[in-house]
Amino acid sequence: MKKKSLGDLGELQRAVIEIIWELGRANVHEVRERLADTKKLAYTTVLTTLQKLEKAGWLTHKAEGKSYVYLPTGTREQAGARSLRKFIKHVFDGDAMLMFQHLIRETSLKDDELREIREMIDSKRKENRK
Amino acid sequence: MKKKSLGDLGELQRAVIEIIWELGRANVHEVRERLADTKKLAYTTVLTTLQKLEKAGWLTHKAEGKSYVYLPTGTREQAGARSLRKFIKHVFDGDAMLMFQHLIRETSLKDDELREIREMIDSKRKENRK
DNA sequence: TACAAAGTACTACGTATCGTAGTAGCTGTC
DNA sequence: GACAGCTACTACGATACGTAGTACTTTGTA
Repeated sequence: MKKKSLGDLGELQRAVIEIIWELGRANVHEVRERLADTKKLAYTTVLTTLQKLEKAGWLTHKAEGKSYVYLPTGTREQAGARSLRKFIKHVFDGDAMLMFQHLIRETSLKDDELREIREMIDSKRKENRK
Repeated sequence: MKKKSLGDLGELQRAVIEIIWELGRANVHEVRERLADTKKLAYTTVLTTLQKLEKAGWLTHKAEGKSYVYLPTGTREQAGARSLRKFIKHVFDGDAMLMFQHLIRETSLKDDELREIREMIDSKRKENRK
């Protein structure tokens, strides 16, 4: 079962996985409370969502006390990276350079940010060389 | 009606819009022929797909001769940029710098590519300054 | 020990969208 | 006036999402 990328998740599912990543671990109630700011959902709605995310491979659960605690199967970083790869593949035809061009041209980055990116590049180059 | 981003389109719809971008303009037959390499589809299937894309804002048509010619409403570039913005927003929480980090760290770019990016950055900085 | 509370599993339903395509209707040509 | 080529409209199965109810299980407590 191929894993979807982050952007493919629905609104609620994305919100929920984000909460899990943020908290590191959470049970249904905790997730539900976090969501409560924006929407009041039935306990079972949140549960079902967690279960769907688990089925889709984003989460696991383990028993703890009398209920389940849900844990992410990967880090937010990893998910981001996976999404990024898929995104580049589909939108930029696999060409990362093309993406850089776009990024640099079209995002309005400040000078110090640009400098920072330059530094990232330099250290990457150094690393490549050794 | 908010426009979807490229990555949200289904397989066929994406293939079709790509063809339209590539050709600049095309009627049903031309699209159908292009697709024929991979899948043989009914004429009406292709037509319907075009119509759906039009309804979603990706295409327009105009009468030409006795049939319609479909034209993209925007460039592939624009669509890419829009997708990119949305992607950054959702996956990297709007933080383009974060995205750069990922990109640089996780895509295996060769030294000359890195150098090229550096140059893009430099010229962007220069441009910013004036 | 038997019940109540809490929690989970299973099922369902409305809505939306995809891919796929058939059929009906219009228009121009021989 | 019949036929060929096109488009418009409609449909249908599959899938996924959000949402939630109901049924079943477990466990603490009276």
